Amino acid sequence: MAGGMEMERDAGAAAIPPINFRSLLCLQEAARSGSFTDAALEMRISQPALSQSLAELSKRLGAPLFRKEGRRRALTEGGRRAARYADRVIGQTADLLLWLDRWERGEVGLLRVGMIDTACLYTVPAGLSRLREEHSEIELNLVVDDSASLLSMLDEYQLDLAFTVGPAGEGFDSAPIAVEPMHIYSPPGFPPLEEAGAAEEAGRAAPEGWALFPAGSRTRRMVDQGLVRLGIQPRAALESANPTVLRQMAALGYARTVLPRQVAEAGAAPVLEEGPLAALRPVEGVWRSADGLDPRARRLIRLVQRESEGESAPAAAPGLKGALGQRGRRG
Amino acid sequence: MAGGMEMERDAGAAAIPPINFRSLLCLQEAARSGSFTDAALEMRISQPALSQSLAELSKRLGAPLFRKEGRRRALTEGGRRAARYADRVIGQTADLLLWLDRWERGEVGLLRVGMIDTACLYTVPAGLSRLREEHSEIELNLVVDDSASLLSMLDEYQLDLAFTVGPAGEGFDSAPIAVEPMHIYSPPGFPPLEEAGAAEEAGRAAPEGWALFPAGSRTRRMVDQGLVRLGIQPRAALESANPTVLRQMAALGYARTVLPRQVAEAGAAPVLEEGPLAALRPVEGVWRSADGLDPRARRLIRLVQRESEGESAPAAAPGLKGALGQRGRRG
DNA sequence: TACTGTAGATAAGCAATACTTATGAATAAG
DNA sequence: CTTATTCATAAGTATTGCTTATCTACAGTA
Repeated sequence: MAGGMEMERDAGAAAIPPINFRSLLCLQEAARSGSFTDAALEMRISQPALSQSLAELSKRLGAPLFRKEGRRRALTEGGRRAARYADRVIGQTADLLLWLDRWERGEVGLLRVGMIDTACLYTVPAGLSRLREEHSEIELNLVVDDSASLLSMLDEYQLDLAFTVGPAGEGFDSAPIAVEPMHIYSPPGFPPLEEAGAAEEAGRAAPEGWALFPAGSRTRRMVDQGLVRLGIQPRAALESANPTVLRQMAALGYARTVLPRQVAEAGAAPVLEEGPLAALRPVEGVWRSADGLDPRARRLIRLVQRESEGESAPAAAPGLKGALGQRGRRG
Repeated sequence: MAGGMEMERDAGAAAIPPINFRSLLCLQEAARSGSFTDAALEMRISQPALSQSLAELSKRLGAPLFRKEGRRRALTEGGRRAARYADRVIGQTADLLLWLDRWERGEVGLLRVGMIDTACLYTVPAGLSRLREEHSEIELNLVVDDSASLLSMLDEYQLDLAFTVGPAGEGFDSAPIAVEPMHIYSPPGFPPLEEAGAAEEAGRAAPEGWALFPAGSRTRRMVDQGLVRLGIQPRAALESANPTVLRQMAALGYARTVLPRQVAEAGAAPVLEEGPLAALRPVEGVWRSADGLDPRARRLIRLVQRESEGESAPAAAPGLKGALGQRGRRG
């Protein structure tokens, strides 16, 4: 026993003795080559080292592994069995090491990704496709929800990466993905915006409502601030987290709305009239600062950034916390 | 590096790091209980020991196995994979240890047995049956040949045990199995033995030949000496290693023979006339001194001895080398 | 805010392990 | 009979693994 060793210790149990993998390699090599000397040479250790290692292994397994045969040693039946066992274990270990290496490189493993609607619809899918093409062994779990929910899932270790509206805040790191210009969109027949604003200022009931993201959401706050800057106090006639729903409502003439341009222009015909810019919504790839960026997540972020190059200009976006530094941290 | 270490050493390869099984047990237990402290308690080691063991394992595997989650540590995906691996390896190790233990006890494993004809026909089969009944997991390989061949096979590690005519000689240990009284057997109509001997002494051609074991065989030497003591110089009319053949020849009236009584009296009707005792043939269970008695072989010897109790009297047999001492050596 | 308890990490020290070189014993070969 | 080969043993040292004592970080609580 080591040290002062004042811990109590039971007599029975123990069961599995402390076996070192080196001794299994020794056994494997000795069984293969049929000679301790050759095996030691092969393993780049001295012959006594191998000899002792095998003696120790034999003692710990509680059975003779070799018998004398002339001046050589031959495997006993137990030794053959132990050697087969060693082969298996060493093979499994090699497999594990290989997998862990590829896991560390981000070539295999599970990646749980959360996305806001527009990210799922427009920003991320091209990158996701590329990831699946290039690394089919990465298992993907996708979740679509609003930024706040995604961030809390991230925080609770239910996600490895989230594409949300930035900035992410304390405890998270992020990389810029896209900046979505959000414009006011009006149904074709609607009165000009100036009049609408003027009507409200004059105390009259606003002639039309707005279809907006839900109160409390990051995007809604952003949009509200933008509209205020434009002198508009919007009345929410309809709220939805689904931008496609907002577009549809506007297209049907029920309300004005504020949408990312990608959403407004998607689909067959653009039936909405684009008004002034209300906000620049930054979309970021976000992860927990504490754990660093998962290698698979890093891969996905790179691919998403590459695929969305030119469509928007992340570098020109304001309000991004020094994410470039994060991007280069390990790559 | 240890010691003076003047051996050259290559940079590459290495591949599999020195992993200790204790660390795998630590991982398994930590994964199971979800707490380092509890796992250490369970394993009867101190918490720092377990903590360091896991840190070391992680370093050697080259991947983080745990991540901080609050003040606890949670498995990473790599950690889960490594834990599954640990489960497998530990399971296989437990299996091996169990098997080796049963192997040492002689409950499982391969037993290669050589026998002379009469042993196979009369002395051993009852014991073999018992062995198969009581220990069906012992795999049996049987060889029937003459004593000399069996002993050389034993010497060449092709057999673990041989039932041969004793004494076994240098390099072998043995246990007494049976003493076979070998009598002269004559076909019914044959002239009395005295006359036959007298005829030869008188220079006349012996009226009949003998069916005998092959020249050079242990049994033949024994028989020849016995016959000489009886004043008989036998002419070998037929030689065979198969005692059943010898009996058949005698029964057909071609020749006298010398057989173990068991052989002569086997079969439906005893057609041969039993003459005087020519030899007492000791049958022994033989093994290599160098390796000691295989536990499976020990079992078989015991069963064979028990099954043949009363049929003959091994203790009364002459010419046995102190085999009783051997029998009690490990049991 | 501070106090308290808990989970795990770190530090220092000792024992067991694993390796080294040197040498010995047994066996095979010339 | 001498020599070479193969493995075992001996003595010494570096590494590993464990101990106790202590520290840091976090969570619950007053």
